[in-house]
Amino acid sequence: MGAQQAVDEARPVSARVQRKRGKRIQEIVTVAAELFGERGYDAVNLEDVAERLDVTKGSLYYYFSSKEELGTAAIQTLGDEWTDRLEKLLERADGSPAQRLRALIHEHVTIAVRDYPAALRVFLVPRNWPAAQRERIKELRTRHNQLFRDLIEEGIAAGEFTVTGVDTVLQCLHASMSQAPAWCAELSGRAQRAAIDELTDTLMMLVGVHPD
Amino acid sequence: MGAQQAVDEARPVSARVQRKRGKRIQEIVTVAAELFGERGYDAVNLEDVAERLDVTKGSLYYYFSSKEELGTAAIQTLGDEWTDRLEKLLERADGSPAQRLRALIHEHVTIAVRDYPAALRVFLVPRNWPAAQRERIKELRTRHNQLFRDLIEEGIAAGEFTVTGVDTVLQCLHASMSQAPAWCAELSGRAQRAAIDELTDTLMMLVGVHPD
Amino acid sequence: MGAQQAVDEARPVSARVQRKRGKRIQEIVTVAAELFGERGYDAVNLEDVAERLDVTKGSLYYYFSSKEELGTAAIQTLGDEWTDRLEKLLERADGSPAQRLRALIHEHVTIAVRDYPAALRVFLVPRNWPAAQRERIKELRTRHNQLFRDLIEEGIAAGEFTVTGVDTVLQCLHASMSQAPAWCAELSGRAQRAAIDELTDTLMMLVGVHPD
Amino acid sequence: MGAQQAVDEARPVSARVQRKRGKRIQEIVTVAAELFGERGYDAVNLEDVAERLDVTKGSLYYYFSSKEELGTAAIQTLGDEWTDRLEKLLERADGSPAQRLRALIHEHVTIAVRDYPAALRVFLVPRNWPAAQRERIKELRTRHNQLFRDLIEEGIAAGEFTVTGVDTVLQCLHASMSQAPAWCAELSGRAQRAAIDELTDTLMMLVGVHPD
DNA sequence: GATGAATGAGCCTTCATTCAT
DNA sequence: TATGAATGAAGGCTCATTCAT
Repeated sequence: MGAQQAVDEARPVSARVQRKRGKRIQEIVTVAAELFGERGYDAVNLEDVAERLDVTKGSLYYYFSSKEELGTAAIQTLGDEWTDRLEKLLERADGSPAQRLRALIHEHVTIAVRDYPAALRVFLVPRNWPAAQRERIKELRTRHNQLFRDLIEEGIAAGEFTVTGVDTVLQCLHASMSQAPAWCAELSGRAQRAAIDELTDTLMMLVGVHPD
Repeated sequence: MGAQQAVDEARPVSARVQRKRGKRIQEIVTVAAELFGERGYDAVNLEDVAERLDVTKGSLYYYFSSKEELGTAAIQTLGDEWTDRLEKLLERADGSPAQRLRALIHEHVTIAVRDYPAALRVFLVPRNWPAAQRERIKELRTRHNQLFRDLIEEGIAAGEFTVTGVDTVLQCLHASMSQAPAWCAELSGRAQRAAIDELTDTLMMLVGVHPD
Repeated sequence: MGAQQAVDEARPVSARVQRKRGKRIQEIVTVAAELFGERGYDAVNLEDVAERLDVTKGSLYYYFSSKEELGTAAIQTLGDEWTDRLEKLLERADGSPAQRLRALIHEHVTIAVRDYPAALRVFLVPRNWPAAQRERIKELRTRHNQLFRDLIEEGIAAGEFTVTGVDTVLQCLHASMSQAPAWCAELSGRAQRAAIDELTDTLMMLVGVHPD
Repeated sequence: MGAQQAVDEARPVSARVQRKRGKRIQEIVTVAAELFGERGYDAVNLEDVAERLDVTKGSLYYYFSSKEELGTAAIQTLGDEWTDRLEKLLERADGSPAQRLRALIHEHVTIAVRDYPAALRVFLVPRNWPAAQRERIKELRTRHNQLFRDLIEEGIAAGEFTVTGVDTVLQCLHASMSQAPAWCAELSGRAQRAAIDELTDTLMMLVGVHPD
């Protein structure tokens, strides 16, 4: 730990520290998102978040200047990750619009039920969030919705889908998918997979596609 | 204030007072249900409830012994009234299962959007409620569900409906209908009616019935 | 109920009413003293008092203008009655100072344990009472003490008693007798009588009188 | 702050902080015990405790999770310390049982009057305490009683003491000693010492020992 | 960076007291 | 007289936030 090292690390440390900080933030946000999803914004207190991270409440304020900001970050992170995964899926996916929509719905529900149990509620019930966050939530949802909207319109244009109104279908899709974790949480393994499949089939009917 | 009245009032206070008390309780419960619906259980404080009733916080405790009890009453009242209205509708309704289901959905959404703006969330997001209430919420929802379930099964038996699974359809129906107030709240008059109609049409597709 | 009666009862009613009022007050005071004794001044609320009397909280204010006043009345009534009984006993009693002191102690403890279970604490623990009452409590206690004091001094003069200081003996007597209900409450019948006898014997030793 | 200290402080904060925390807790408990003793459990509010410590009400909750817990700690601390001091006294004391009992009583009263003015009531009047604490109070009192009981029985065996019943004597002893602070509080210096001496002499008579 | 400690505002709840009827 | 209703001042408790170390 001589003077030389200090010089060597003048910048490198900063970079490493930066990475470390980013990682720490990610951990915090993930845990926070979990809790917010589980209990809702109001019911979560920073003590709980800190405890689950095995740090002190005060430490959180080193990374976030308020509960609200932590909330915003949680939403943002959650939403971005989610949308990224769906976008990646669509890049890989091929087949008819029906096949791709089915895959999209299936993936969406699977993520919700398996990877972020209860986190989706964050997007569904924005009323409890401070005004500042609601906007952000809306933005995220818009981006997220766009994936579904494009596909549905493609299907309509291709004559595969029949809908009364795209917006309405999107709302119903979202509402139903968001509730999925609540129904499937207690099921496990095979039963859960079956439930997700059935939900997917059912939701496809909203665009007039019946399972064979 | 003659003798006759005196006779009428054998135990006059008790009866009249009883009515009055019941009425007051109704007022309180209604206001409470509104607020709980708008903001969720946690975010509502009794100060707000009291203020909207133009009384003091302490007065509420003359009628309810705790916030939790007020919550329970709000849920109960809301749920009972709602289900009653739907049951009455079904008694009057005739026509094919499809026609009756359409009427039921339409009525349900109309109530939600028009008469109890935002109150449905109470049933949809029970996680924030104390354990005691969750049970009651479940009961109410079961009774409520039954109306839809019976009709759907009748439609299936009659060959009018096609579903992958009744339970799944019910869940999607409920989830979608419950979100309706959030979409339609800002619309007014004609636009709102149109939105409700379109939602009804869209949801009928969940049982395989397309609008003509 | 004509004019004549009204005249007839102009005073009589007043008198009867007066009696009735006095009786009502006695009932209230008795119940209040019970409760104050059982739980202590702070822990008693007027709701409880009213309930045990089967009236409304508000009604109590027709007879007493505050909780404090009710408290004062309870103490007063309790103390007067108690002292009266002891004074009556002494009028009847004869025999040596030792015999009479023994009788006095025995009666005192018996009243405490049997007739006013837990009410004595009112006098022993005046700290919880509002300042206004403490004076009254002291007065009562002085009068009450006098009975014991006179007898003890008589015994000393007669050479029957040996004490280091009369005041100190009085304090110890009082303290011990007041705690008696706490020890004897759960005992019943024979055992309770035995306990009271033994307590009496033990306390007589404070004036140097041993049981044979 | 050399290397050595660093070694000493392998987990330096933890240890020092631990000590500090313990000290703070002691301060709080002491103040609380004072107040509880002065006014009784019900009449004490945390605002007062906090004020006397020159902190905020909320701070108390950093150390104790409820008023009840603070109460328990106060009792425990008070009782333990008290009993410890008496036990230490007995270890040092020699002489006849009478001499030792006299010393024990004297010390007990002195502590009560001088070091814990009014705190003894906590043990004497447990009725106002939550059920949870009553048990603990009983335990402490049992341990405390044992000191006196052993000595008294020794004196009886040695033929020095005469009692009708050990338990009854213990009760009277306790009741009388506990009231002592109430009598001696306003006295000061010489008069107080005299009062304590006289009380000791008087109480010795309960076991049949007269002052010379 | 992290922690222990403290704060203060806010919420639920209790209760003595008042008052119109 | 008695009652139902309402009030307002506490009191216990929680929690986001701050800060010295």
